[in-house]
Amino acid sequence: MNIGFFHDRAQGANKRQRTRAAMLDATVRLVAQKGMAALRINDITEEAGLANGTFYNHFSDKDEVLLEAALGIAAEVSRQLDTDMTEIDDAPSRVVTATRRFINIVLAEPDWAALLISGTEHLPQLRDDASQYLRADLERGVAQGRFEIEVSGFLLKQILALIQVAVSSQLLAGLDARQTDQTCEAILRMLGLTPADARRLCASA
Amino acid sequence: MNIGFFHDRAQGANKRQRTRAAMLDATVRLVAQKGMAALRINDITEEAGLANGTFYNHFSDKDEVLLEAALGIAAEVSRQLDTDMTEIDDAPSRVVTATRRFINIVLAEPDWAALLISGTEHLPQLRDDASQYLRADLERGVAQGRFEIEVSGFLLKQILALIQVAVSSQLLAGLDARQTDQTCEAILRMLGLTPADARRLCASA
Amino acid sequence: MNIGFFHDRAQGANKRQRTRAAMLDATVRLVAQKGMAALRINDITEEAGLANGTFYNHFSDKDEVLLEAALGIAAEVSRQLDTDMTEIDDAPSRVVTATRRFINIVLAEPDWAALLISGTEHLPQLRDDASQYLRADLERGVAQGRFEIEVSGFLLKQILALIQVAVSSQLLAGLDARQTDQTCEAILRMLGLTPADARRLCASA
Amino acid sequence: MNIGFFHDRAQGANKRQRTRAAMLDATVRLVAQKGMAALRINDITEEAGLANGTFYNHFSDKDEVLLEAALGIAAEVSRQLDTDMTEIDDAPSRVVTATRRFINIVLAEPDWAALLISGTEHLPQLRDDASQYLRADLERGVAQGRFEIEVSGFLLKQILALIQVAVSSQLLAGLDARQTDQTCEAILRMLGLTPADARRLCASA
DNA sequence: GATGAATGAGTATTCATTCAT
DNA sequence: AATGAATGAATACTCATTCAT
Repeated sequence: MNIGFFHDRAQGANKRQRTRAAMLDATVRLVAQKGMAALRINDITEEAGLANGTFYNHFSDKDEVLLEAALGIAAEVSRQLDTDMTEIDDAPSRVVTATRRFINIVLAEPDWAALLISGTEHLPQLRDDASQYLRADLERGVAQGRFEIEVSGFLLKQILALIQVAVSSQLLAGLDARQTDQTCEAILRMLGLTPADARRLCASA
Repeated sequence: MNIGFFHDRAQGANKRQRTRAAMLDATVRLVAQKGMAALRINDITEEAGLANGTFYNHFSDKDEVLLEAALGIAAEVSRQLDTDMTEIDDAPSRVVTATRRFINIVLAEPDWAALLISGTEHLPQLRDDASQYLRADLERGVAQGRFEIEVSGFLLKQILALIQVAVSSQLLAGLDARQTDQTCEAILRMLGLTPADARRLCASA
Repeated sequence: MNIGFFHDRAQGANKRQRTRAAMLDATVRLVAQKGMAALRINDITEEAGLANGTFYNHFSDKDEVLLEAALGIAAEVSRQLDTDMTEIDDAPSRVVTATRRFINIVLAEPDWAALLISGTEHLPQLRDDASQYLRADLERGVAQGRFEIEVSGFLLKQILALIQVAVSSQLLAGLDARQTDQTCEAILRMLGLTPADARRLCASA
Repeated sequence: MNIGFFHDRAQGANKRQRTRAAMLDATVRLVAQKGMAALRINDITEEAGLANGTFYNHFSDKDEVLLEAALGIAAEVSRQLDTDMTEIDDAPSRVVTATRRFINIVLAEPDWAALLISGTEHLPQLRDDASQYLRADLERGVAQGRFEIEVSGFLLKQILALIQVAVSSQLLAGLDARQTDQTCEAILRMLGLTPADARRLCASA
């Protein structure tokens, strides 16, 4: 049970890094299965095929391993999200593209989706990271005269909540492109676009 | 430390009911303070001024007391919410009124807000109850030709998520009527109203 | 394995006090057997015939139970030591009587001797208590013109060290009245009495 | 952090000896700082600037390194103590000189003092070594008709206890020549000298 | 020899639950 | 019904020791 994102990333690294990666991957799997609250240190090491004491050679406590796992996954999602975004200029298109991509990226790795869903409440850092990009696109849309809104932290929370609904819903019930479309439309409507414009911009490939 | 919603409701009832009420109120206060995960049985009885063993004379475990507390609060919120709703016919007005009222009712008792926020993840029943009323109003709006949507469970989740954002945001940062207005507007926009119509219907008294 | 000083003292008290006493007695026995460093919580409860968790219903940690056990024993020793001391006026006789009695009292209960020996390093309070009485007798002897010394904390430490040597030596090798006599003589010599006077005052009954 | 008695002694020796010396010095420093009970293997190697596994290339366990460190220090103290002792014939003078020197030697290196103080309880060997020299001087004093005592193991323990009081007191409160004087006087009084003779022989330079 | 990561037995501590009073 | 002491399984964490590199 050693495969996983951190394992892949630690290929060729020294033993310490590979052991660490095994525990990070185990953490991701376990949080996805049972949630953060039910995460136990012994489960992590067992899932990673290690002795319990090994955990403390690498992390000082549960929070530390959780934070590192979540930030690692978030960074990877962020990396995949950024691809070719510079080519898109139109703010509504940027928002739709980012939203759809984010949803698809995390649902392609359900463990990531589950981890990030669990993490948003406890790890404000995750939310903050995501907010940076989104805020820029919202301001771009205002500047382009496309969004009829005032950019605020509260608005960001609203949009992120809608995205979270899309992810958690599909995580439970399976992939459903219509829900992703509907999420994009809802966001654009919230931002002031007409239902017709929103529909047009969100129509799946 | 015996006052609280359940205590009031048990005025004049027999001793068993009053003891039970004390623990329910204690549960509400403690969940509001520290969250569900940190809730301990001994804390409940101590907060209620009772001996720890008394808990098991009334509840079989933590989930039971939590469920009963949350449903009790939810029923009361629902009761307050219903007042005079029959006089409102216009679907968008119904949605706005219900949303605004709900937010104000729970924020008037921050412990209720905190409990319901904590509870939505773990107690699907809460969500389902709220959905009933909302679904009816959405269908009414479709029938009236005011909403440009398809009513679905997913749409209900989206709207409830926006309401939850409003509640949790104001629970942390203090009451802010503009956030409530903005939430109502966002919901109406999502439902297909124009920004102008949404604005008009949501302007605070 | 419930008999012991604290058990006797808790006769007729409520269950809580009796359980507490059982753990205090267990602590005394275990420290006497293996020393303070080797004391484990589980050993205490096992020796007391209780479940491990019970410890924490009564004490917050090892230090607390140790302190309470040591102070309880010390208070009892002190109580036994005081008997009829008011009848003795002559300072050298007081010192000799107190020294001899102390040694005999604690050696009559070897566990007490062992506990107090172990405790002196870690529990300065024990040493301080003993010092009070001794200091008074030394000052009396100076006032009576019998001791050729200056009373100081350092002098008290010297005398207590000699007493400790007597106790620990007899604890290991068995009772030996000559060592007690020799200790009394050494103390009187240290205080300025001639060897002849010291010998005379210390001759065992 | 490599300097220390064993480091100096291993100058010019092979690497194995120097590595060993680094751990012995680290042990001395750590015991002085925190006591024997709190000594951890990893702390020793870290303090010595080595990898933890290295410890077991040189010592089989904690007791071994402690014993070697203590005996090494004790041998050095003994060496310094012996200088010019052959020139002193008078037994009381020998005892006073040895006592004063011992106290000054160990307090000149507070780590040594702390180590030896910690060690006396657990390492009977240390006590035995010291006893050899002292016993000879006591017997000399008896033969010279200067001491009014019977030489015994118990008497040796008494004298060593007084020396230990002097060392630990000054270790805590700082050097105080009067305490050393007082210790010498107390020992001579114990050995049967008159207070006046004791005073005369112990007056500090 | 030195390294340092891994090991796992040992120990402390918490807390839901039981039950005699 | 209420009490509150006792229970013991669950869990976290430490650290001496081993061993492959």
